[in-house]
Amino acid sequence: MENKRELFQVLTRRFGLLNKNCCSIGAVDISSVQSHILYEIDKQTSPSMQQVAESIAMDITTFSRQIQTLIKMELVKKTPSSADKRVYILSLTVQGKFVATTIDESMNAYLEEVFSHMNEFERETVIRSIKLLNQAMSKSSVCCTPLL
Amino acid sequence: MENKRELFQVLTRRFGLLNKNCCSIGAVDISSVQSHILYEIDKQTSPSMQQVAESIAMDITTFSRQIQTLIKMELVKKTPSSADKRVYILSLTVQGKFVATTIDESMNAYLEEVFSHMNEFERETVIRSIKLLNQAMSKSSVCCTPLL
DNA sequence: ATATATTACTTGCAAAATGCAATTAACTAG
DNA sequence: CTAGTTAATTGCATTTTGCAAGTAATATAT
Repeated sequence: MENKRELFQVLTRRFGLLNKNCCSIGAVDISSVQSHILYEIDKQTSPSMQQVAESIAMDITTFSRQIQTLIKMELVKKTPSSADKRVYILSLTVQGKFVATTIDESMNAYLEEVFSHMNEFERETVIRSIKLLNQAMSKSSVCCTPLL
Repeated sequence: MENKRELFQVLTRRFGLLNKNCCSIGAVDISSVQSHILYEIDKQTSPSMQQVAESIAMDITTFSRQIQTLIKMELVKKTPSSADKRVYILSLTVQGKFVATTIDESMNAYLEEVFSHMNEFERETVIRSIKLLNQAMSKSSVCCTPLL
């Protein structure tokens, strides 16, 4: 029986580091958190502030301020919802979309490079395993219930 | 070809969240970063400040201050090295060891719970996959070179 | 319909975390 | 012995964080 935590600790630390490193696109300097926010806005369809904040398990007040920053950077747009005047719909600006896409591409490029150190069989096994893990985690009751 | 980044994004976010949640042991309140520090000190043998800071890819000045905090909390001890008087050897106090062990146990308990949603074959496949991934990442040239 | 409670989001702090530049002390090399 | 490194600390100044409190809009109850 190996120490599972050790395996995960190393894996996630590496991935977190990657997230940190690859977030400077030209003149635009993006923090790791901001990259996560851009990612989620891009992924969801017309999300409200709450929705995005919740999906990355971030305090709403901190989130609100991060959004203000991203708006100043002209990466994010906040549109008042017509259905409910309390809520704001978040979306990426053209530049924001560009930044998000660029980050996504370099992340995937990195991952491709990582996977290039494996053979085809290993590649498929690993991908399937990560999916399995994600499924198992979402079934779990212990943690992460507010997440995703 | 699926989006690999998506899979990893979800996985690591969940794991990061877990790290955040499970870091309050009784009266002691530990931040996620501090938990990483305790983990590394526990894992390495008589490490210096530099060594630990580097292994978690943390700025040495921030690290220095975190260590000061952890010493005030009586979780970490700093012993001057006899070989080189510039360096300090880090170690856990009894209480620090206890906290580190408790965190480790609850992380592993959580992971056991996650793995309980799989059958034996899946479990082994997933574990092997994570190992493969870690190996591949350490071989990679793109990122994470300072790490581990 | 109108008073009450909820909800979505924003601000006011005050604490914590971060990182660059500069400093101190100790070691190493010429 | 002097000059150059290295390990670690401190001085800022900025950024991030999160609780408490506030505002405005919607939902619920009487």
